Amino acid sequence: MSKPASGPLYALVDGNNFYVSCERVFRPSLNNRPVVVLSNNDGCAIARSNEAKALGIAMGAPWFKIKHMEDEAGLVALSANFALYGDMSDRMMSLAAGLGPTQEIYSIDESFIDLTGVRGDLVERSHKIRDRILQWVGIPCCVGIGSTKTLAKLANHIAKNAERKPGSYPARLAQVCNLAAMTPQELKETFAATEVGEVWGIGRRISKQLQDGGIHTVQDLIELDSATLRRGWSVVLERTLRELQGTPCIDLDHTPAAKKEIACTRSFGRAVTELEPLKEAITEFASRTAEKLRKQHSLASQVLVFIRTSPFRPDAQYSRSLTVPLRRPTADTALIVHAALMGLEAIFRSGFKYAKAGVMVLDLQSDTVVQQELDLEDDNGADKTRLMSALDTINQRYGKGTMKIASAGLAGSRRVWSMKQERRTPGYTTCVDDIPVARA
DNA sequence: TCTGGGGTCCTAGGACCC
DNA sequence: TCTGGGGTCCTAGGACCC
Repeated sequence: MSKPASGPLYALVDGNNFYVSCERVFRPSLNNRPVVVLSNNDGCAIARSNEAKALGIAMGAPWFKIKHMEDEAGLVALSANFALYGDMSDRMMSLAAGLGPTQEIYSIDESFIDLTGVRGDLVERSHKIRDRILQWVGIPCCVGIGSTKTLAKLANHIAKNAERKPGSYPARLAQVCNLAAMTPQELKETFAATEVGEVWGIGRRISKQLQDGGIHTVQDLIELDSATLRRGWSVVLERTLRELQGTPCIDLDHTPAAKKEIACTRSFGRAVTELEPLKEAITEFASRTAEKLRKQHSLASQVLVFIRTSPFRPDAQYSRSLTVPLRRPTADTALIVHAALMGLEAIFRSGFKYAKAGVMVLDLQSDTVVQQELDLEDDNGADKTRLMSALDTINQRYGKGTMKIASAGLAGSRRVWSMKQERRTPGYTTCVDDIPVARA
């Protein structure tokens, strides 16, 4: 029964319809109803309940195109509450970690667990962890197991579909699917029942190209040789194929590396035409990137700023970015804001309806590599660092934006560019005022 | 009226160098 | 008439992920 695992083995634990499931924990009345969570600006659907999927709502569907289902089908839409989801994620991850010795948190709702050498019945063990997460946190999960990360991802997809669409796969694969325990024949049948586009790393574009070439299922793909894929596509797809064939090419990464670039970009609540409000927005975005930069203890050498019109509108289009080099690597809000504003002035053209803007910091390095300060007229580096950490402390304690750079605009003045969020739920676990109260 | 945000990696092509 | 080859670096753009 419990035959010892030979070779590497990975599990992927993934929350079902994660953002929707988080909302349902605090509003059980949303159970069994079509629910979507909307992106920033209430732009499009970024999470869908099974019932919403059954209505044919696609991932990323624009809200204004599906809004009619509110009345027609009882669809409920909520603005994203990322602080809540982050907190629920932490709770789920700490329980998922119990599945094996090491964990890689891959995204807000997914983590890989290294099961190599773990003894016992892995399917039974996975069901236990799954049940515990459901009971203690309230989030339903599925677990996929395979000898590579790509196979574990695929197994997870199968576990989800076996549960959601009865008949798509054998019912025993629902919730937990272990590809590594299948016979070659079972494996072949399972792969033949799975579309090639479901594979991790094969998106819409490559999926279409493969289908046009007669490759429809995972089984079709697996039978190809890697040289063909490398010639026709790239080394990335070749690696995916080798992973599907059971050769691990992607290792578990349990110590996430520092980010190589950090961005803050937003679509506006409505079109912006003037330079002044753009300056406010860019000041705010640049301040946020500087903050994130300090949080991961990095310094940036370049600042990229961009502005663009909406590609969805018939208006005149304009899209430009500019990379501004910094005199030396820094995480100083004032310097990064200054560089971003210089960039903005250079690329701004009047006469356009701007829909989106953003700031990125690039070419990052660790702040432990101390830069020797040679300029005599600017020798207050240590004071600046203390000023920045004071700024971060104040904003952390009293709330985002309590203290900021003057060009960000006063909080009281109406900011024409700020985003829409009309359907936001309370911060049940992240804001004291919103903690649910139990009544007898 | 209304179409997200934040990342990573790879490739192709041009500039430049010897 | 004939007009190299190879390496590196940079950038823009594409594709993917959640």
